[in-house]
Amino acid sequence: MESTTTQIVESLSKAIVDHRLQPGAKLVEQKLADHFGVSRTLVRQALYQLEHQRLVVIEPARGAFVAAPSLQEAQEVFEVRRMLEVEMTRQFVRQINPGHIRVLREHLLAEKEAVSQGSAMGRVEMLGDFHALIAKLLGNQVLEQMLRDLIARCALITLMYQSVQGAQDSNQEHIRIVGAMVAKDEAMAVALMEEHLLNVVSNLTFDRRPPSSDVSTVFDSVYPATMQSDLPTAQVPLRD
Amino acid sequence: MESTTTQIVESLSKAIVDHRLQPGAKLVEQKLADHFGVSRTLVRQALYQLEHQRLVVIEPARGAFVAAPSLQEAQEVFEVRRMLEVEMTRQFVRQINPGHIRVLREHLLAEKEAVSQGSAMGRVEMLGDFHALIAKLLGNQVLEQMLRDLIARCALITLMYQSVQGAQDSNQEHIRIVGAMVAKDEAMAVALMEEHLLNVVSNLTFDRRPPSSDVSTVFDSVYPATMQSDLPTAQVPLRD
DNA sequence: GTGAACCGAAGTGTATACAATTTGCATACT
DNA sequence: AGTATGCAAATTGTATACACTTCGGTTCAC
Repeated sequence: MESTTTQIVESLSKAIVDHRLQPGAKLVEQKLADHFGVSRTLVRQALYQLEHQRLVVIEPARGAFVAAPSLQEAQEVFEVRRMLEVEMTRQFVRQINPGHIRVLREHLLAEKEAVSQGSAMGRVEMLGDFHALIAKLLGNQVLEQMLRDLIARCALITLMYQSVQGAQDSNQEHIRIVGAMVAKDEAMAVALMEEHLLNVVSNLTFDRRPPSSDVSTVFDSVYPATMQSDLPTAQVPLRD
Repeated sequence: MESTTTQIVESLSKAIVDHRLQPGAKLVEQKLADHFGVSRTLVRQALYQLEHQRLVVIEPARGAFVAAPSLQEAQEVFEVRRMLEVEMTRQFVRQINPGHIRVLREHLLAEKEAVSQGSAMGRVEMLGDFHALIAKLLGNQVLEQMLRDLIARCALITLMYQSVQGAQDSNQEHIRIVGAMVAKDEAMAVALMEEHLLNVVSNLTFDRRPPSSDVSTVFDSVYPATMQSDLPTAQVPLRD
């Protein structure tokens, strides 16, 4: 069973990562409560959880805002990912097995599909999942959870400081990484993963777009697909 | 300014990490509220934050309990630390400067001091701070925060699956690591750090002690120092 | 006209009230 | 005896009430 608070967290989380709620947007408790049909109590719980995930910033007595990480913070987050994933890749290559290879190849196919014809949101999710999938295959749940949190932050960051290159590039790089893994070429896999992450971070820029969030209109579309493609940020191809 | 909730979080956090609250102990909201002289509202906020830090586990409609991580989870946490810290050490050696060296040496002295004559709690904190300090000196706040969270989990774990070797060993290993860093011997520093962390995890055992927590008596000593040394877990030397 | 002081509305912080759930124990049944 | 059933106490889940802070605009003094 899924607690009400968790549902709210995920709904907000998705809206933030998808950029339906712009960085810096104010999140008024009562408005969210009305929208979700619950009391402020649950909304507050959700907001505090999101703050801990760094998707929301809470300023005492002033309210909650969608996080707007600085470029510095963005670089730090990617640096941490690099540290984790370089070692993760190394470990993974050492214990890769046919089952892993099959799962990875399946994912690459789904990724290609999502990149070529899915929504921007689907692309971001799919490209992020590639990294989390490796953690999962390694069998380390702590690592997986931690990486997922970092990836969610990265999605927000990537959309703020959007890179110019597209999702196809990332997919291609993922394919090469898996290639090196399958060949059990540890050094190559590690190098490719490192390069991949450096590529992403080096493409971050200050190119922001103006915020224009209205909580009351962000959530209540009946057709999620429409909701995404209607929004301007949804057309930006993303790297991850 | 420090919010009331934050104070409660830190108080509980300390009590858990110090093992004044045993793993598995139930945390009844009203009792904690009475103790801190606040309403359940704030206690609940604190408990949810602690759950996110994995120091507390919340079972829906059943309540909050001090986390009792499995040995498996313990190993996973240390593995993540190894991944992060190996790369962190590598980066750090590449950009070490005289200021860093001075700060590190100062810390080693304080560590030695704490190990030889401080309380167990002081030792654990000091030994953990060594690792967080390197992250801080690297200038990566995201890494520092993440490592601090992991270290807090490790403190809980270490006290559950206590290692037989003492804090002196860790201090000695820290000293050797700094030595390699100062010599800018990247490979050596990395190897020593990796060995250090492996040492800790390899000493984890299933040797638990029985829980016996009474929330009403855990917090309200006027003299914190007395509180620590009176408790059985306080005499165990720890590695970190 | 500029700026400071001062409202009032809006919003957050905390406590409390009440509903829903769990749990332990007593009781009844097989 | 052992297991099922049901009730009451304890505890958690959620909503609401109210106090306190912030913010925007208006007025007033200069």
